[in-house]
Amino acid sequence: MKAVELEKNYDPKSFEDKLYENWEKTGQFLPRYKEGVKPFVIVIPPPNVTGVLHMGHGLNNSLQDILIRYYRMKGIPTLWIPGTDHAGIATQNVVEKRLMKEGKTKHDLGREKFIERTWEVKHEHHAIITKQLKKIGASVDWSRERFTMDEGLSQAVREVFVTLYERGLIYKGQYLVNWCPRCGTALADDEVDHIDTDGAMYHIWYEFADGPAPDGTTKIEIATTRPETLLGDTAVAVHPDDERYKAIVGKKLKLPLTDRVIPIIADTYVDREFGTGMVKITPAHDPNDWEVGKRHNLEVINILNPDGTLNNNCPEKYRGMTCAAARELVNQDLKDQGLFKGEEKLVHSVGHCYRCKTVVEPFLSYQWFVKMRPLAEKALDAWKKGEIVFHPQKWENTYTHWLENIRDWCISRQLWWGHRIPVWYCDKCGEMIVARKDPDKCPKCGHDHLRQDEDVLDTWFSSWLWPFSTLGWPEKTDDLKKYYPTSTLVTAYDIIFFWVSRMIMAGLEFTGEVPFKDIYIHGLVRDKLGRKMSKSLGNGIDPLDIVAEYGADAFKFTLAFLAAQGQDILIDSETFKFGSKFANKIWNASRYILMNLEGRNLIPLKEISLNDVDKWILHRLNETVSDVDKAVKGYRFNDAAKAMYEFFWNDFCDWYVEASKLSLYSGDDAEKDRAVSLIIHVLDESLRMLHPFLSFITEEIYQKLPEHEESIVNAPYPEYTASRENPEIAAKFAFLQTIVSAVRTMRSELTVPPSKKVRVMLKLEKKDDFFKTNSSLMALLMSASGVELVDQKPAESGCVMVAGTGFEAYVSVKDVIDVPQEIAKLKAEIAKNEKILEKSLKKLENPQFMSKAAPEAIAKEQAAKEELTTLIEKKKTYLAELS
RNA sequence: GGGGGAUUAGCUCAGCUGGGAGAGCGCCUGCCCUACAAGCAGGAUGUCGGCGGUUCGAUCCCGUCAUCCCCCACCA
Repeated sequence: MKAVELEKNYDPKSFEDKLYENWEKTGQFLPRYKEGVKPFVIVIPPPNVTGVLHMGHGLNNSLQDILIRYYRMKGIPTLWIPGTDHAGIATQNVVEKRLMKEGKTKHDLGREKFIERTWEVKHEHHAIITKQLKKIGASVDWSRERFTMDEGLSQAVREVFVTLYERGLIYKGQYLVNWCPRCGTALADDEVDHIDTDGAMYHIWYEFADGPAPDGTTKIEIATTRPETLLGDTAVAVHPDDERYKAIVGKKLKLPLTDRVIPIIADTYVDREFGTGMVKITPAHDPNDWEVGKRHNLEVINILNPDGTLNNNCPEKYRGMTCAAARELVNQDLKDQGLFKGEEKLVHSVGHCYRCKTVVEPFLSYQWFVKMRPLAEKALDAWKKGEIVFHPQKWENTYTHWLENIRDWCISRQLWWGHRIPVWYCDKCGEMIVARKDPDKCPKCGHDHLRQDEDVLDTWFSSWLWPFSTLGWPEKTDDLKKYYPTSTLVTAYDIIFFWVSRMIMAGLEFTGEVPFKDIYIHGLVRDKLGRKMSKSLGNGIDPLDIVAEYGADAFKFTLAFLAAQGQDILIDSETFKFGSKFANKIWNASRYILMNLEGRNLIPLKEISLNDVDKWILHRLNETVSDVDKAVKGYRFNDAAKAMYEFFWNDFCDWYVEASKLSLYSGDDAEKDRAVSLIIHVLDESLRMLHPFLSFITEEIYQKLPEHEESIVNAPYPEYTASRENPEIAAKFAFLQTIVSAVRTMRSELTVPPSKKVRVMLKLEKKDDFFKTNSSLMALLMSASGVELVDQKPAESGCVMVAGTGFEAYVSVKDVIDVPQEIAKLKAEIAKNEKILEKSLKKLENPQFMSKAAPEAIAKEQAAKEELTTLIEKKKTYLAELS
């Protein structure tokens, strides 16, 4: 057999793209459906077509890829559906910004042209996102890719809207909604960010319109942070049980700056402790006031235009002004009229649009809502019955708390980009038509002048159907039958409300099943200072930059290694060196093994006779496979990555590959054949084990193995094998490692260079052929000329003793030994050992410990005591001899 | 106001169900030994945030305080 040459340097760029292309071309990512085997299915959390993938997506998709690749290799039919989200408001904003640069508004283009422009943006970003996913190696099934505004998904959206309407769960109503004046649309409660903002509390006098109060006062004091809204006041409220104000309830007030007169009402909403205990009531511009207004049948006066400026319901001088400008002017006017009592600065939380950060105004308008309570009940039940499980579990609180306190969902948005609401109005008779198919005439009057509702649906109204709409629902497709419900949802915690809970609700409502069982919630990716990565901070990292610099495998492995459950991940670009070094190690170890194929005849695994080191490495490999299995099943990606890393680097490379040199550099062809055959096999299994975490490099090397399948992607994953368990050999090898390390440490301390081959005489407390058999191996690992097993301390002088539990090794280093230094070192060691022994003795003398501690703990302590005692004894003897 | 998380080596973090704390990077020493200097061998470094408690025994369990972060709700 010829040697296989790997390039001297690991260069991921030279093979990653080629491999991905090949995987796709040969259909490696297509599900291999098997009747009777439950498939493993993930639908990708669809990235927004507003932007490109950031590190958060990088983490999200890396973890999904690991799961998918793992189960695929396990022989389970596996499907990972990719796709993107149209992200209504966000994408529309991108287009509007572009138009702004051209000096245009969306109205200059008109709806149709505007949407065309938006599709362009969609295509641009979609192309980038696709490329990014391929670059990081995401093993998605591209043939099933979806977009939330695909025809099929749009059909699903319409079906759901109409069905909910028919079930009485969708209604249109006049409500105070969160209004973004910049975007010109309503926002759901969840889409409002409350940000602490500098502001002021203004104190204003309201004068009585109907004469002084019984106590003679002529005016009352009102506090507000938004003086301009007083133009829309329709009452002032006090608490009904507030003794101070009982007498004035029902009196009238002159509303400043207007010619209106408003009543004083009593409502329990008022907090008597706060301020003066009197609140101005502006039903059209405050959610609480809106409720109060409804209870008291107050007039509702909307003072704002949709763009956030003051409208014609205000006195003329304020019309057209922004709230901020109006506030200044109102304050000034109040001062001029002597109605301004004063102000104090304060920081309060103000709602901002989650997309454009503009201050959100409570705004009165007609909107469509989904009645959430009935849906939420089902979602809670499903959780109670254990149909869904969060990993880590703590997120269940977040989920249930939100569902228990759910509010109706405002689903209409005054945007152009999105799913048009399937509602039409007849121009003639005013009939409202809610329909699955576009109607051509009014079913009531037969007139054909129908106008479709101008609004579109909230983006999440399509996203919440994602797990089944992507599989073809509402059609009864083959895919839906085979792959629904899906297995696991992998997402970050910031969209549990927006998305996770709603998907569960939709799944239960429309398919009667939860859309997935496991929900793995990973952390957010932050910069080294713990800040969220964002464009505005400029601290984001482009996954493609990392892939370009370190390779896709370094990217995925590093993230997996850091993905401890529930923890955010703090990184900078340097962080990825870690994974890169590991990949490099894999490359070089493989390179060594493959170059040793030269002139060899491979022996089938079953016919290879195993020596002790072989048994040990197989034991360790087996153990690692089992650890990885447990870790992946429990979504402990970091544990899995760590187990593999330690196995491959510390066990396989540092010990086994080193040990193999004994055989491979020997002159014995049969032994060489035997050793190569086995090490190739261990490498093969290791590569397969590593593949989900380091997909490209493992395939690249796997393809160069003497025997391999079409692709590692669908090659079998190593399975735990009971017959490989060998704790006896493992324990003996661990002892061998201890002895080798002790000698190495001693050499290092005496600065004996590796090139200087020393003689080692080993005295064991218990004789064991294992060490006789492996004496050449030990010699190799210690850079010794030989390891001789002896019964007694050798007579020759100039030997340094290094002792541990169960052994004493004498190293012949006559010319380098420094007696005083050696004595000092020994004394220090003895002191250290005695300290530990003392603690041990104390414990063993403690009757409490002896009577209450677990028997294993006592036995362990006893053993420790004995070991330490003999060890100290040995060292003392040696010390005496040296002195 | 309610809830959650964090506090472990100089830095970034692991540490599953309580029995002498680990990794990577960084640092120090010695090695270019025909896989790898992105490497090998060895080394140093920790009142496991403070104080109490439970326990024979606490980094781990409980309480409390401190600092930091996040989420939800509210703020006239």
